[in-house]
Amino acid sequence: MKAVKRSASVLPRAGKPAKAAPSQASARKLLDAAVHVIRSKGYSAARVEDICAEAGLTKGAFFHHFKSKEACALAAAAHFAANAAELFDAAPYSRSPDARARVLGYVEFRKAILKGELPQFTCLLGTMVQEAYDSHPAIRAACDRYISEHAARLEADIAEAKARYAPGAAWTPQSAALYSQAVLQGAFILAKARHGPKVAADCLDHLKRYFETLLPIGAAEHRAP
Amino acid sequence: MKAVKRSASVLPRAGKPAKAAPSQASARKLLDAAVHVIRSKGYSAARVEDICAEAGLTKGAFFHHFKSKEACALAAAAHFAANAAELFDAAPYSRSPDARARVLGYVEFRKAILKGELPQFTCLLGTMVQEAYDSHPAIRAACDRYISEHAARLEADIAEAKARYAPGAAWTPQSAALYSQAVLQGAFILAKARHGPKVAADCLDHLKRYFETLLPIGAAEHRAP
DNA sequence: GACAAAATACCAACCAGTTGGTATGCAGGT
DNA sequence: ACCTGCATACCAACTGGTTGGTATTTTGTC
Repeated sequence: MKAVKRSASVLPRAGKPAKAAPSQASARKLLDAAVHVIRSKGYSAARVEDICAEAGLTKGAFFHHFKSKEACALAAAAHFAANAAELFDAAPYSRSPDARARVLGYVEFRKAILKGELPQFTCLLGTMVQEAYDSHPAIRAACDRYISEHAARLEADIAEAKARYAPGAAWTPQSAALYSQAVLQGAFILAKARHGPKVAADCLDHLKRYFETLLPIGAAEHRAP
Repeated sequence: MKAVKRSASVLPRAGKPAKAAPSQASARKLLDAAVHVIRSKGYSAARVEDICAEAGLTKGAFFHHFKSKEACALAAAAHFAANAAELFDAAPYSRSPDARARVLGYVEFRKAILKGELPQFTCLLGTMVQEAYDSHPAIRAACDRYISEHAARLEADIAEAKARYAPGAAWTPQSAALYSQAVLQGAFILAKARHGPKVAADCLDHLKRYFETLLPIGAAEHRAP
């Protein structure tokens, strides 16, 4: 209920002025709430009152921070992408010295985080772009950008691994990176249809097997001496 | 199904009365319109009036044929699935005697039909289930069912091809069939984000390459019945 | 007091669904 | 053929709850 008092907003950082801090806390609450609600019901079915309720705030606060529902969705997309980047940067696989291990580790990691309820691991960007690509160009562009940025990080590892393990192969690192994103997005759709993450995990097993054949470890591998 | 009610009461025998059975024509118009509008904007953003306008009919006609917007979406899902089944049955690849050729032909065919505007080749079921899986259980169940039915058709070919070309492999035909659906659904999402079908075609190239390695043509294949 | 954050109250547009009515076709009786 | 009764097909106008957005006020902080 609304009984949640804003006790914490009074002390963002003890003592110091910190003028923007309380607002930041509420803005973040609203963004987290928007991510969750939109992941659950999609963009157009997500009412701003749903987001406010989830954040424990009112519409007054919402429109103080965002000039419209669409602006909130755009900010939520950026927020989601930033959180994801942080998560994958911090994951142990990303510190492996071998690029091939990082690529396979990425797929394994994505499989490992398929836990909890569906809105907790599905992709906000894929969910939004599916219904907004035609009617909300700004949302489409934002989703495109953040998905492509995420794919680009993976593409770098794929390119490095390809140079070592499959230098002459016909496929491009870019298309392979995008392909892995397609598998993920599609796996989420199947998981939603089946109401559980098991199908998605099976799909990621296939994706991992594919990467293993794209980057054969025993073959004509051009190793450094 | 939905539209089997009228056959006994209005038009027992297929005859010439052009004015006698406009119901079927209008119902089909509404279903086609619903498929198109929902593919373009998603389920909740698709207004009943949008569907009526697209069909050239009024809301009176709409609620005469469907008791609610959700009922229309369910009927549209069935309509879409039936149309798809017909399309793939009629496709030339499906008459190849070799199961492996049918599997690869399926992927090629799906790539070949990536033409025209996005709402013309994307999947109604994936679009709807993404936003309705939690709030509309009946829609989720229908999408699950039709996707699974489509996958099952492919699974049969995959199983036959596996028995001949990769009998001992660890993967199951079912998971491979679902995986191909995930790739397709994800490819559609990327195509929407990028506003064009090219990414999707690239993804299907990867999927085809994967199936070629799953079903190696030169290896230890002999299982003539 | 000045300023920002958040709450309350409110509105106008929107939209799923309803209502009442018209037009058409079909059967069966006369 | 002609009426009557009845069902289907469709339409135009309406309704009432919903919802994005606004206007105003209150609260807390420097």
